[in-house]
Amino acid sequence: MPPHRPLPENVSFPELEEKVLERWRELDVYNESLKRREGAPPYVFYEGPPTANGKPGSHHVLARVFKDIFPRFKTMRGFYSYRKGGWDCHGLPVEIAVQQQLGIDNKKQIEEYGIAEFNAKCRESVFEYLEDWTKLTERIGYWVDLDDPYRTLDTDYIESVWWALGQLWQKDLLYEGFKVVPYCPKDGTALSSHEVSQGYEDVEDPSVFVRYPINQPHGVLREGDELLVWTTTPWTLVSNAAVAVDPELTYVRTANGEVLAEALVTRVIGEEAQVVDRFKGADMVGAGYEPPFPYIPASEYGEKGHTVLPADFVSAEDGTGIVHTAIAFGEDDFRLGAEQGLAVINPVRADGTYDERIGPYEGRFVKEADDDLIEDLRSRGRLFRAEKLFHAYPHCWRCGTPLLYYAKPSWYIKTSQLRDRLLAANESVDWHPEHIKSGRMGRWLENNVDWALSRERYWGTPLPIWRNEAGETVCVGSFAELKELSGVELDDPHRPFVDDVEIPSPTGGEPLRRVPEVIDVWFDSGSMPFAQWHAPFENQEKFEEQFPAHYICEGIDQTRGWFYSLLAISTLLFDRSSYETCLSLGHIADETGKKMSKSLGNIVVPWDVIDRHGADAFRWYFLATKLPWEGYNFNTDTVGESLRQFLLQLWNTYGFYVLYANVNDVAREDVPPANDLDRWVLSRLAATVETVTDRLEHYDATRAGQTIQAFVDDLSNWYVRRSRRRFWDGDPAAFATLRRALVTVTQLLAPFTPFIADEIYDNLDGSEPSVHLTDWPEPGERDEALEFAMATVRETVRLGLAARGQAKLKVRQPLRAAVVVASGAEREAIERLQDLALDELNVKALRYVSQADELGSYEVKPNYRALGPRFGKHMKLVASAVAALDPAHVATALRGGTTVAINVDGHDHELGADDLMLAMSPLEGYQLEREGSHAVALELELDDELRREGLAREIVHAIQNARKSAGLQVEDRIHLGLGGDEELLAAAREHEEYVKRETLALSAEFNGAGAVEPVKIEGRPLHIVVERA
RNA sequence: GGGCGAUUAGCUCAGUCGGUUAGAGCGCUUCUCUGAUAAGGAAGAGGUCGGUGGUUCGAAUCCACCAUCGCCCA
Repeated sequence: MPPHRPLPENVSFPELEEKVLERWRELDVYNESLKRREGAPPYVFYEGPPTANGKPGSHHVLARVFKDIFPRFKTMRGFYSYRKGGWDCHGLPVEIAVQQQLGIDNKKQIEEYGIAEFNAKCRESVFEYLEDWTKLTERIGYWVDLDDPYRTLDTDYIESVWWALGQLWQKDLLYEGFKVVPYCPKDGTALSSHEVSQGYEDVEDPSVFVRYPINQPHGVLREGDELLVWTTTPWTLVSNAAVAVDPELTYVRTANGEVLAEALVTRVIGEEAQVVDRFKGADMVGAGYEPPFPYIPASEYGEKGHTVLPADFVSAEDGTGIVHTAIAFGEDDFRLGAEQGLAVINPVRADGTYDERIGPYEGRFVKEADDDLIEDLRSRGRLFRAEKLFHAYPHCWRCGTPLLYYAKPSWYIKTSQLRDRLLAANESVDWHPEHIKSGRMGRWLENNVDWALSRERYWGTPLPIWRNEAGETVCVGSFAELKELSGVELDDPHRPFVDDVEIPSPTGGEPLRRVPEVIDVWFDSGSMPFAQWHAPFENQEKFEEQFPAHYICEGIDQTRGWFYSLLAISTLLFDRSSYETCLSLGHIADETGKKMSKSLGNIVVPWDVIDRHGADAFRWYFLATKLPWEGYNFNTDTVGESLRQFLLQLWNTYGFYVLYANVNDVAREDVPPANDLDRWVLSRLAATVETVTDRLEHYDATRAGQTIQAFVDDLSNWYVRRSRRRFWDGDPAAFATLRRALVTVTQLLAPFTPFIADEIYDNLDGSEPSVHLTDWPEPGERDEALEFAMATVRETVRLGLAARGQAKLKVRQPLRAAVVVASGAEREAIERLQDLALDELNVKALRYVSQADELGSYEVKPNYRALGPRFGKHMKLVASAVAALDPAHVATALRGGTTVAINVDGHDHELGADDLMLAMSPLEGYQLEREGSHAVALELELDDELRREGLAREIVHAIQNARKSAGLQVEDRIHLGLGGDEELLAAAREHEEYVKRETLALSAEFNGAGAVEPVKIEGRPLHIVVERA
């Protein structure tokens, strides 16, 4: 039996991967890898839960691949890394999917359908594509426990979330306030921002400028002044509460007493405006005015009702620089009201009509009252000007009704109170890329506003707050507490069942009923560090052991999603971040940079890539071709490219080993390196292990991968290429060295491309059942002198081949000598590895010259990096002084270890070896290739001996081609017959041993083989007959 | 409208946190090597490093503004 399984003729990675998967299943490798690390220090990863109500796409593959690699790496490094899967189950997207399925589109219809039935549909819908997810997850080799995942809809999970909310309640961090939301008066529901962005339409709206006469002078404002105020929503003027100005902005008074921002005078009033006074906005603050409509008196709003207030949102871009503020109808307005202590007064009913407080307008739909309100203003002399304005305004995406912005009661978490703690927690996170910390996340946290927690929806974790009209309120922190308070034990804490639970009033009043809201789904998923274990009700130790996470990874869009909710909840509860390192991924686009979308038809379906190129190719593309946070422009072919460039090259090197190891029946034994090439490749291997380990420790898969790729390239295109003969001859040291290199590469590669790595490992080593059960390799000894020597000699070869190319002389034609310009360490290096250079360049000898003038001349250049900081402004003078030096003199001086003097600006300076750089300059009349101070020239004269040797090599080349077309195996021996041109035959006779050895010929006849079609060598015919011996 | 990020060869991407000839792979042209390889090697064409200013002895790199694209938020 051969030592290794022979490789298939044409490898199919997708098929191979399926076989490896089969083996993993049989051996239960993932669980085995955990079992072997029991008791080891934990490495904690948190899975950001996807929602399984749609098919997974390529962006999910991207995230899952990056989630996978580091826990695999850390497991091999000796850590215990349990990865619990998770599913996000609640939320509006699920509800909308079900609504579409049921053909209904508003809340009223949901309630008619029945909340219990509706939520039951949601529960089904949320796992509709679970099987697709599970299949893809397994197929791409993402190791995560999907047998026992956390699910945000589970009773235990919800109880942990309730616990967290109870904690917040006890810390007084949970409160009910108002929130201004886009609201559809027809459907009677608030819309999410996602829905709003779907419904922008260009419409014509009124644009009115209104006079607000000052009636309580203050600061610079006096009786007779009129503030000019602009609005596009006249219907909100009836509940004007105050006006806002920018305290820093300059305002003016015109001759007519009109007051507005200086920058807008011309646009609002015109060229004829006469400015009589200038002042800052701050000087206007505190003055009182007469509101445009009399229905709601200033006192209702509080002390500052109908006065001028300072604000930071006032713009001098449009309007008048004085902003009408109606607390209930705008985000900025509402915030200003909260800051200044103004009461929220909303005289508009839920159906969009005015209530009784607006006298004559009661019952009118607000938007339709605009024209009458404008006329009303005009008739009282309060209108300055009315125009029409085209702009984009949001409409309800379902019914087309213009949306109103309304202040509605809503539950909040006081995150803004802990802003400093959030920033401190953020500071402790190791972000990748770095700029997220102070950029996207940092800026977001600095502007933190309270977390709007509640949603007026159905499918979600119910907000566990019970209260009655008397204001008695409890926040229930566990099911046991609920039972204790209400006597009810819930099977399912979802709506509507939880809505039926009543808690008797502690004072004998009305029973407490639950508030109707459910909570934001981000609070669900952000609670997973404890809720996934049902902590603190059980598994408290498990939670503590698995908190915080060492590593999390998601798309960059999660900055304000999961990254934030995890950070916020753990800061609120534990005053620390729940993750140490966070890798944020960019988005994927097609190869032209366009977003992938169904309508463009440019979506890359994961299964297409996997079926065509395999999961490892997909993984390698994502992990190792570029830095992940800027996103990927790709299509299926792009993935194929990375396959060819790396995996196929590795596979062929491995195939080469197996082929000759089997031919020579090579034992799997360790043999010490036998020559410099062996020692070199092992040193390069050690360097590779060092770098890859370091990069992976720093969550830099890209450079780790590229380092492996560079090594495999060296291995294939230098080590193997230069060692071929030793493999043909069965040299045990060569096999042992290559095998060690390949096996170590499979270990380095295991976290990247787990399938191919395991396949190769299994066939070459197999001392463990899987490469994923091995310990991460130790670097081993480096020989940096040898690495330098090899780099130098490869440079010599490159230069020599370039010179051959210039001379149009084939490598097959031997030459007498190459002349190498090199000195010191370079020369020693080349001498040490001279045989490699002779063979690669096909020359009989290397001749060294160390003096530049023998082959070329030197040029001296300043080392700017060293001299720049020293000379600063004088750098230009230094450069010309250096240029004026005699290069030969400098070369001698620097070789001798002495310095060179220059004079700059009348001062003498000494320059040493680090300050100057010597380079070869081209010299006419020589076939010479140069790089820095290193150059190679060729002796081009040929004699008959060399020419015949060249012919012999041509003949060998022709015979090899004949072997191949005769379908012989590489190890087959032959009987060779040659005929044809006499000069060719003479060359073959002269080099008979060489020809026989190279072509594995046991016998050779050079007396004619005329029956076959001749090949031409330099125009001469050669007949070749090969017969298997 | 605000915040964050990106823009480098025909394409996909590097560029060591300011150093003087800006690199790699793919693709293209010419040549070459082969007992593993859809391989490998050499040469060539292809760049005003998105634009404009600025800082500096020196800018792809730092700053400002602008343009385009992406993401997040309004």
